[in-house]
Amino acid sequence: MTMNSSGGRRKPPTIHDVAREAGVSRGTVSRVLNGGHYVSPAAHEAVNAAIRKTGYVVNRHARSLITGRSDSVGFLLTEPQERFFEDPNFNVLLRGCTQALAAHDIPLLLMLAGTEGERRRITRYITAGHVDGVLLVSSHSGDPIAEQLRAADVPLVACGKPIGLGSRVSYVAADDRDGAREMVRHLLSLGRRRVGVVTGPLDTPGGVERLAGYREVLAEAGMEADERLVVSGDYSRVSGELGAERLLAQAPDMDAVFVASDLMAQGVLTALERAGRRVPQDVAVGGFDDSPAALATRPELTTIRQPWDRISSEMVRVLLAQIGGEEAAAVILPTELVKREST
Amino acid sequence: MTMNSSGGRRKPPTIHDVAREAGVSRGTVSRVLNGGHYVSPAAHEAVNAAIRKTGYVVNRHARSLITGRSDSVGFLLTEPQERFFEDPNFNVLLRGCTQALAAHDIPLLLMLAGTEGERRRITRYITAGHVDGVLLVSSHSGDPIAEQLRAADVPLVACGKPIGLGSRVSYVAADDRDGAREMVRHLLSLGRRRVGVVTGPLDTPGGVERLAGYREVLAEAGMEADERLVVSGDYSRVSGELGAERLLAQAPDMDAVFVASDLMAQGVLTALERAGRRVPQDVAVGGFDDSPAALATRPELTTIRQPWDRISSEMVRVLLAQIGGEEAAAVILPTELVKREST
DNA sequence: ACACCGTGTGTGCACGCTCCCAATCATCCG
DNA sequence: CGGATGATTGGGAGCGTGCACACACGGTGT
Repeated sequence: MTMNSSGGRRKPPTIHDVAREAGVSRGTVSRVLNGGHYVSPAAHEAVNAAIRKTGYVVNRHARSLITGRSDSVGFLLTEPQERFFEDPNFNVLLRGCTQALAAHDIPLLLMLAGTEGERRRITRYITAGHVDGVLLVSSHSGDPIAEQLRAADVPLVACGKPIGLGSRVSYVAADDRDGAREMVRHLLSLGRRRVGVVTGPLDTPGGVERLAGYREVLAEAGMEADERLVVSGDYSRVSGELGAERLLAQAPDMDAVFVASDLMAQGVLTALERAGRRVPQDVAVGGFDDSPAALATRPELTTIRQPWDRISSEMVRVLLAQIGGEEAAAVILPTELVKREST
Repeated sequence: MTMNSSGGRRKPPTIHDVAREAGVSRGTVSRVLNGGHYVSPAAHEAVNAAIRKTGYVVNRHARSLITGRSDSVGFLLTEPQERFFEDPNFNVLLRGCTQALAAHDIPLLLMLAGTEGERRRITRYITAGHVDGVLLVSSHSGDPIAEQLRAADVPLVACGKPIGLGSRVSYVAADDRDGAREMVRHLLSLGRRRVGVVTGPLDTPGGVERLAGYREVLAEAGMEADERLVVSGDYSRVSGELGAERLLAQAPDMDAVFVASDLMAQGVLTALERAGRRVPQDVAVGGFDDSPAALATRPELTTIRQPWDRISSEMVRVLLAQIGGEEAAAVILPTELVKREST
């Protein structure tokens, strides 16, 4: 590991230097670098020794220039800023993706497409081939950028099922519907009979599917649908607060609420406390996500855990496969009920 | 904007295609791309038209190969994972940096150096020149990676004053000490006389400086130091909870606490509630950060706002200046007291 | 008339790498 | 033993760009 330790920045060693040091040709070094096929053990050894000695690191720009690949992927966020801040899931997802990519030595480029101008700039950047593929986080439907990328044949994996795009886009999602079903079944199993719901935005898959799961279970239990028990939020804390107030006004006899996100559930708890309802005695509250917020509430929140670690690793796996030429694919992962104090 | 709209991926246009289309040489196109000096208005116009017509986008790999720059920067996180999740400041910082860089058309590469192996891999990646500079988020002292990068002459800007590295490293920080002073003065102005503190880790600048500010103000007010009023946390919620319990045990007459982060303040509120102390009537609580957590608590938290948007834009500004050849610099930005319900 | 300047333009070269093809050599088959 | 096969190696070509240089041109000063 004799590095170039004298101060200052001098030119880094090239494949040429390694070849000279090892007494072989550039071609042989390149072959060692790319899998080592058709290289004699002796040459292989010599090249590796030379790499260690010179401290050589491949110049990715030169490589990309010839291969046409960039060996990097973009992590694209088209959400409005606020969600990015408030939603702890993004953190977990971002970290998971970064790590999964790091295992393949692929850097992650973070891209935020908030405004229209940024959207255009980023589309241009991506379609110019500066990244090999895109991990897309954009739950809202009709996202124009996804459509453009798909049209440009850019390998793409969405987090959550994209509504709106009829065409084949890969995605990885938790089983929202089944998670909702499990939570509502749990609430019913506690003897609750007037179960309300605060949904997510109904132009997001999470919003639609979790509501569907709620309705299914109630129907299966033979309970008739009561629209006074259904309100919509936007996943934000305050919208949970407002939603709970509306529910209490419309259906004062409510004895449980299924809230489609932990953050909204925080708001629901606030509103219930203000209204003098005890949780879980008077009203049981179930969240969704198992975000850190679920532990920050009092009482701690019963919730549905989404397997974010697996979601991120699957997103990366599917994306890399697609970059490698495979077809688009959909992956749906199971959720898990986490019982705490609020039910 | 006649793009290559037929499906499938074909070779993107090169500078050569643009030159042919515009009826000029590659050199002229290159000059237009890089500032447009020494180019006649007619040629300038023709080139721009040709760029629009062909949908040309510069190939950054080819450019990087010749210039030696990568036109990208790394955002390096050496914190252990947990902090990354829990601390909402990272989000704001990350977003701010990404946007500030986007204004210069510079992509941000997210790098997580949690384990020793990752640390080595990333150091290698960076020192190989794959990024032009690094935005470093690592409050703990004695971070070996910072030392290595500095030794390799990699442009570097830290978030928060790095302790430990004696050498000149650029950094941008909020005025921790002054913010702490302001909060403690505020608590004293409310008539509180037994003011406790839950510090951050004392190997971080935030931990040290905020404690120093606390001590200074108490000394200036002529109050004698009482070590029973001082405990340390690690910025996590639970450490705030434990810290408050210790304070209550050591100094039951405490009538105010300055907590060095909002997250820990959340824990402090939990512990105070459990102990039957009313906030702010019995004990006033002041946080630090003005993170979203400050609004999630009941009562809402009085806190010190750190100017994260300015911190991130300054970090980018200083880094780009340094990449451009300027000297290392330190920037300290003022904080602001945000009064809410907890004091 | 000459040299000189600054502006504007075209062209060869190099950046570091992968790919491809030809050359070499040992081995094997008929 | 001739030729075919396969493993291994070397080296040329070229990826798309910026840079250095040479050159053309019109105007200015001598």
